[in-house]
Amino acid sequence: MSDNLFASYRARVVEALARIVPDLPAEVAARVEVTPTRDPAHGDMATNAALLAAKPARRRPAEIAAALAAELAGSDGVAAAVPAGPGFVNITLEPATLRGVLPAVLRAGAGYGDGAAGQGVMVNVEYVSANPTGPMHVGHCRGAVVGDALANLLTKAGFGVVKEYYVNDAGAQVAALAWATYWRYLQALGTPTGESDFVALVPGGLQYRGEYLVPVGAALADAHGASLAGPDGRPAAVPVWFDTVREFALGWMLRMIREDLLQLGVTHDVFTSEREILARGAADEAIARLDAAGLLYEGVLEPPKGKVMADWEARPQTLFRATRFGDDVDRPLRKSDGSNTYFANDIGYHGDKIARGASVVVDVLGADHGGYVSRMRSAVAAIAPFYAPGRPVAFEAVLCQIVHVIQNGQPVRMSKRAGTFVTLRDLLDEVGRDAVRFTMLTRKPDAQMEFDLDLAVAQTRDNPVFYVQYAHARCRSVLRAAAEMPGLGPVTREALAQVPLDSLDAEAELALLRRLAHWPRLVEAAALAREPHRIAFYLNDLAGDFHMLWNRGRDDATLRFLQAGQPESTRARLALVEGTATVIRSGLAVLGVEPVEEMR
RNA sequence: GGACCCGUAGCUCAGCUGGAUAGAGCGUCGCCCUCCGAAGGCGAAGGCCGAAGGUUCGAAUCCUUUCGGGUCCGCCA
Repeated sequence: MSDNLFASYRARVVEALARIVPDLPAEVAARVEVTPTRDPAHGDMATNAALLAAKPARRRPAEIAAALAAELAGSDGVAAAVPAGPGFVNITLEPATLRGVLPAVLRAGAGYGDGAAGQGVMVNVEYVSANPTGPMHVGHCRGAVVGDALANLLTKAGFGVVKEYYVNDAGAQVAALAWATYWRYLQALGTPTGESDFVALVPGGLQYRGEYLVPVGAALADAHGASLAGPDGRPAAVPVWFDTVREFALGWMLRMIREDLLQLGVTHDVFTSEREILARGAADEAIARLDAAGLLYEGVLEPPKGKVMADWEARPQTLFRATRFGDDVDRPLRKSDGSNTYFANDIGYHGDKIARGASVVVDVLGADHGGYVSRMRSAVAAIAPFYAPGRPVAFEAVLCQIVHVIQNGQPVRMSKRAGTFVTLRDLLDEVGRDAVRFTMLTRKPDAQMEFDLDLAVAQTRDNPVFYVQYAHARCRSVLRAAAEMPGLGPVTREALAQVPLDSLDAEAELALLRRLAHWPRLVEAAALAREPHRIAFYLNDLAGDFHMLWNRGRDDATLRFLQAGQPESTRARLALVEGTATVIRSGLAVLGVEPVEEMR
């Protein structure tokens, strides 16, 4: 958009290049970049255009760079354009051009940086999707935050986004939940039942013995009395109670999860139930279509090597030819008893997402699902033509690696079985939503991370949450003080957007303006790379620029924002402060973190 | 046996999809408060980007091989 200084100068570069190399292939022109320079000595932006054009034009890069520099030097708002290095052209902007971003920021407000890069393409982002069998723990938290921030980021970049939660309410896990809840129910009725009474009965063993089901059992007893139990409070026949207990427990777990998510500030547009998807026949339909396309066969899989499988025996299963779509083995769709595998159901579900309009299907998954990605990608490639004829559909996975929680320099031991795992609620109580969210987003998702509880609440420089919020609070502090100053006039965003800015010429001020100019470009790049953590790093840098400028004012009184008796330059600086605060708020909004007014 | 992710400063991590002299915080050392918030800032030291080949104008980034760490590989979801 026109707010994006780099995009508009890129357009000029491409135009100028076309005059120098008239028959430049379009695919080469498409690779032209205009990027911020790393070294201020290289000016404000640099382009690789001459390097790219050299080969097809059969001319030396330096020669094209010189010609390009000459073209650009006369361009509006450009102070200098010089060839450099192996064939770059470095562009130095007029200070007035940099100052021009400020009114753009102030007029657009939170919308500054909103882009059209997404072109309205429909993206379905599925995240969290924790089994509805217990409270959320820290393991779920990273995916929740990453997915939520990614969805916000994509929206900001102009994609059409659906945030989705897939409720796995159909499998054996949920049956186990029902049994465990029933056990707690009988205990609530006063029946002396130990674990041993249930371990043998429950499919997969008594998996969910955590305390969190005690109130569920009690509530069930309140709602249904003894009507679900047999004589003397002994277990009744399964059909008597099973459906009732399962629904009750599922509803309870889902409410609990949604409350946890709400505490974390995570919301979804759509909750999709696996059972409803199955009842609608989605999996069967997908299987039938794959079959009709000749992509299924009955076969026998090799046993996995390097893994001990004592009870392995070869048996024929219905297999999907995933290898035709790049997977390394074909994948089973049916268990030996003929029922669908989870994968088969998931194919049906992904078909449903595509049928609902998604052209990009993003699954935010835990690292333990890494082996699942290639098979799902092949499945989507196989079924997309059925659900979206003629429309390209991409499957993407964002894998979130494990989070180790650290306290007092020691790893916090977690065991789900022992019930000592750290719940999401514990974490939020300990460090707060903003710190959890920001900290989780200061690493790229596919790197393992250590979450240091002490650092997340520290009020120091090395805690990026604090550092960024402190910068915002300082901005607000200056603006509050300005509102009390006589003779300044209104200092609202709207008023400051009109203010003359010529007095902004200190190096630290220009550095801050450059940073603000990067924001739209950064949003676009982060969205296209599906990397919300880049927003967090940008904010850290922006806060750094602001803190530096602030401290310059400590050393040199003429650089302070508020100058008594000089309303004009003071207003210009307030515009810069307000612009900084605006972009910080905008970035924090993507991350789902609250800006703070003051930190006393 | 195979697939995917990660190896970058003593530590925790960035590096904008191939660009110029590889960056930040912590830690270490030295500076800056009669002054809009010092809960900050400035400076110094610290690196052959796990290793070896390759691709090209140019590689931490792409390819191959290899060594470490993690995750996974039919009837869990």
